[in-house]
Amino acid sequence: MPELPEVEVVRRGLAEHVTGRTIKLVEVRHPRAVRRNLGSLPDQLVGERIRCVSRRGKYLWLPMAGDQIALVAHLGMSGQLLVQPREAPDGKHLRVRIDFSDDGPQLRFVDQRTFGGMMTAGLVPDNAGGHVPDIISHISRDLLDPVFDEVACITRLRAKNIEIKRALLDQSLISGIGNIYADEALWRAKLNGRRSTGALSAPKIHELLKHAKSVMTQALGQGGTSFDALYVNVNGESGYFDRQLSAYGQEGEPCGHCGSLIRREKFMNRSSFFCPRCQRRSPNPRPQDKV
DNA sequence: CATAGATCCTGTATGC
DNA sequence: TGCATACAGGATCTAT
Repeated sequence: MPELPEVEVVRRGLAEHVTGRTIKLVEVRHPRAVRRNLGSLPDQLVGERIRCVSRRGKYLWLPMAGDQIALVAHLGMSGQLLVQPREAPDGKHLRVRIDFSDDGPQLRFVDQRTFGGMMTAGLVPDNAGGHVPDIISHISRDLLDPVFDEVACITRLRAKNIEIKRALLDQSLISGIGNIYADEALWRAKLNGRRSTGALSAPKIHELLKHAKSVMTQALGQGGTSFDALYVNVNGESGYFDRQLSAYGQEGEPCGHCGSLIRREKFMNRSSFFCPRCQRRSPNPRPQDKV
């Protein structure tokens, strides 16, 4: 499942392969792959030159020269952005094909479960002298963004009364974190995801965010996390971080901190993995609290 | 407004 | 072997 590290791996690959190229043809093969788009994707993009490749959280976008519009992409559950030779066969799940005027390798959006999509958007100024697509201006900056404002983020979190895992997954509060890294960060911080944000101290949230950032940085160093061929970089290669997960997917395995068996629980229509001893729903008793 | 829950989708795995 | 069901989950929409 592509989360921040996986999307960043894709961004780097795209930056290397599509920057500076001019779009010659856009072929939409599946209507669901293009959403929230005003007008036709090909009409808006043909003839435009890609200036660079940007990312915020799990969103990618390609600003076109002039910084007026961008091609925005979200990989969803199973989306892939692949750079492939023109003669490579069309796969079953090919959704969008982009051809360039240099007749070099194509950019292909491939998506089995069609939770991902592409769209064009207008670029508007952000709060740091750059630009951001208007349709994702509600997405918060992510933990690897140099302009991420941690103090403001912690204040916002503590002003709410929602479960901390739900907050980690809310892209308008902090972006880039999905189910896997949420569980890993909570495990490292020894926090139960159902604890309420309003009841957590600022230092504790700071510690949690620090773990979230470090686990994603480590995953990025490994090329991301993939359990199967559904998440791959632009060359179709998988990452290796799945070999180092401590909580996610580890039901029945001993906790790396205390040896208790990792438990799985339903949460928000998905699974949460946590240590029942290290990550108690009520705060862990401190030594002076013992009788 | 704030929060909680349902929904979209399809390939793979599991159970009877 | 075959059929049914569970599961994966990001973002968005709807309900309370």
